[in-house]
Amino acid sequence: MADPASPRVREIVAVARDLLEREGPEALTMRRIAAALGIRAPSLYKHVPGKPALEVALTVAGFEEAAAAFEAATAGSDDPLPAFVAAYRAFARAHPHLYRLMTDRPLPRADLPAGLEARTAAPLLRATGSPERARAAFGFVHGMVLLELTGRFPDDGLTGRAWAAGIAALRPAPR
Amino acid sequence: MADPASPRVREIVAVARDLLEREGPEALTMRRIAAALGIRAPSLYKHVPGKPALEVALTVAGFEEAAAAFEAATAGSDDPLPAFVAAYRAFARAHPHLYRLMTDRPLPRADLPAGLEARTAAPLLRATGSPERARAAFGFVHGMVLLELTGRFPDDGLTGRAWAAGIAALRPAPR
DNA sequence: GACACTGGCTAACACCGTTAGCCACCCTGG
DNA sequence: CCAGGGTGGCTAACGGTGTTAGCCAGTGTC
Repeated sequence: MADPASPRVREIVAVARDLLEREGPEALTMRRIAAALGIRAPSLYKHVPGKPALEVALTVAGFEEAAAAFEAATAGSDDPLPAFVAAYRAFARAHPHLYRLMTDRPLPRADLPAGLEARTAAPLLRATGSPERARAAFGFVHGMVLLELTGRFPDDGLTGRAWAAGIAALRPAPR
Repeated sequence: MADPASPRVREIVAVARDLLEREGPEALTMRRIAAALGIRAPSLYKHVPGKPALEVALTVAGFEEAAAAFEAATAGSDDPLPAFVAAYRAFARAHPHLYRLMTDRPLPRADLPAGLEARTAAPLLRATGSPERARAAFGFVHGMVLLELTGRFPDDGLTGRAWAAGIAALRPAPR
């Protein structure tokens, strides 16, 4: 990215995100992005090195928003796990395509702002009390969210109870 | 699919699976499949309606193998959850690209053999004792597997303990 | 022996990400 | 005031994708 903070670059990223969130990953096309800006696809390369870099930019934005949401949801709570899970689920449902872009592929750690990954993970670490329980809970919420997004669960009322059961099982032993 | 059991169709599906498992999803190309068979891509359409149908065939094969593995792993055990989880994780690690193809998208339920979905789910249902715990455990194993496949966890020794913690938390109350 | 079916083929289309090369505009330095 | 260079567009093109149309050789059947 020539200059990730340049106005035109931020404009491009904004359009890309809009396209992704509204129409899904198959709409996230260099030609579609360019068209939405009134230019042609090759001109994008004057601002952005390529599509992967654009996806990284969207991923970074997503993690920053998610981290903020998780922090806000768990701040000051003395039973933070349910609050964290609710915020996590809400984020994924509000931005399903972005969520999948963020998690589909290996994390582009080299291009992430320093500390962002740890900052995103911190609320869950605090909410579970131990790193291995945090990973187990991370697996649980990630898997549940994806199973919901891919329509894997029947639409009876049971899925809400499954969330509750997982939270209860993974909550740190009370006092 | 003209006739899913026709020898040529089964040959095509076998080649497709080989390509997917050995070289990943970007190698799963009509032209690559055809080349591996010594023909040209358009000729595939004499046997198969299109790429999506081929992916469905791979998905069905995957679920049949997974169901058999889960049944074998949990049969007759009186503590089946750890056995199920081990079999699930082993399947995903043995066939990562196939596993992702099977779970990335909505289940093509209309094209699944009758009862296959239920058969795949049954061992976990038995291992957890209740439908909502089964869904929670499904979320846990699915999420953990994907986080491992996408390299989300640091490569310290902690991930094994996270699996154990999740299993312990989700196991039905002992006798 | 005529006929149809089977399963190959080439050519082509619309789309994808990306590169090369061109050019109009504008800002700056002399 | 004008020259030079950078900025940010453009068209044309390449190799890749899934897919369709249309052709044709071989084979098996009545």
